Amino acid sequence: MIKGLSKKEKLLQIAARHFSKHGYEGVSLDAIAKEVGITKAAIYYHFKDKEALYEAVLLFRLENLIVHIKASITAEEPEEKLRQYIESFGAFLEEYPCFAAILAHEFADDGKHMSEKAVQTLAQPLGTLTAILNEGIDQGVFTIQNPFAVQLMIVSSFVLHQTTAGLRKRVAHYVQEFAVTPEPDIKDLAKTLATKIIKAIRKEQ
Amino acid sequence: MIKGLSKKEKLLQIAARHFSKHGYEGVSLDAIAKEVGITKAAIYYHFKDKEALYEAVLLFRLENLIVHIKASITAEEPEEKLRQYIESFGAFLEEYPCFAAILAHEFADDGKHMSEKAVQTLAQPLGTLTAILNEGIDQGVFTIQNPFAVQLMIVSSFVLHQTTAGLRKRVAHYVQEFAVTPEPDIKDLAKTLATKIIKAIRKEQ
DNA sequence: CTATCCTTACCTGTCGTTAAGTAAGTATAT
DNA sequence: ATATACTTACTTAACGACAGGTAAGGATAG
Repeated sequence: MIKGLSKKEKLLQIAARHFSKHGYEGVSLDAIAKEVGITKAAIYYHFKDKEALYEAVLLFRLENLIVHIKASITAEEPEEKLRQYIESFGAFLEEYPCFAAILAHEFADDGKHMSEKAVQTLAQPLGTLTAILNEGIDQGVFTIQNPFAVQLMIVSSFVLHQTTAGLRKRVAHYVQEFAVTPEPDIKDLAKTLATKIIKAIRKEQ
Repeated sequence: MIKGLSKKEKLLQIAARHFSKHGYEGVSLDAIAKEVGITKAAIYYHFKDKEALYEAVLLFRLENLIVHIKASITAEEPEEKLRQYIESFGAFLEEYPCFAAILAHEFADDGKHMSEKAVQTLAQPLGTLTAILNEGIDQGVFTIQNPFAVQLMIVSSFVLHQTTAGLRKRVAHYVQEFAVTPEPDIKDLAKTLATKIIKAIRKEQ
């Protein structure tokens, strides 16, 4: 406890990085243990099995996310709420890039490794977004045929932006037009996304 | 050759499904071979190794995609071109849902398993989209600070829509508002996406 | 006879998981 | 104060299952 982190906290942190880089199935407990500086069996002292370790990593960040988003939404009008939601979501993923990659892997295989509790926890921030969109529709400031498509645009853009930096760089090498445009950081992206999405769904009087 | 598919074609098709469900690392050649009805060693007769099999699967669909998109874009004006691009991209992913999932996995781990040639091939349809956006900007019909964000919205929304059907259903169980809205199929999504994105980037006179 | 297309049998390495053991620390009883 | 009992936080060593990969040989068709 004199050091900043206990072994268990260090384990969780390093595990998060491994899961983010290789996905659930691609991660080896040997590799994690080696980096933490313990043996693989020691992981089984702290967690029941690989699944339990993974769930701890996932739930930890998901719960952080809920708190972070709730604290960021202070406005009254749906339009401003939506802007705050988008920007706080972006800021969170910037702070924890590992979490974005874990979500990306989870989305890619349809939540295969998510426990029911993890799904339930993920549902909370998504529910908040849905509520904002519905509120806007009810108040007549948004027109959305399909709130779900709007959600997908927001969440998927952020998550994949955070994970595909290297790939985009490789692709850019073969696309002349790409090279001209500078890569936006996630805060620029959040601003652009918020502006574009609000413009797209705003009901004109 | 009397049957519709040669063993090699069947192998490619089943491999595609396996890679789409489990990602590169999660796939076992034994499992693929078993389903094809051959032994694992037979795979090594057709392909040098696991990587080569994977690349064949990926390149095959990527080349399909290029042809499909090129054939779909017939309009002259950037706005209509963009609509055609979005809708043909959506239609292609609907026809080959495995491909969407493979892309999703590849995006999640930053193209780790993509060869240089695969990256180059992926660059083509993305280049087409970039060109459409740039053309619109040049002609003064689009205002986009950041074409890249628009690309990300289109591609990521489609890909993750195709892969996360099961997860969305599970999440919906915990979000009351979700249940009300019916799930759009990908063609609805493509239409919504095209309309919203064009509205978002259209320059008003 | 020969090339194509496969099978059998096997190797090596790594995976998640477990059993068993241990050094160090804490709590309690005397 | 000290012996005893128990917990915490690991290690060592091994398990069976399965991974990707290969060498050698057999079947089949032209």
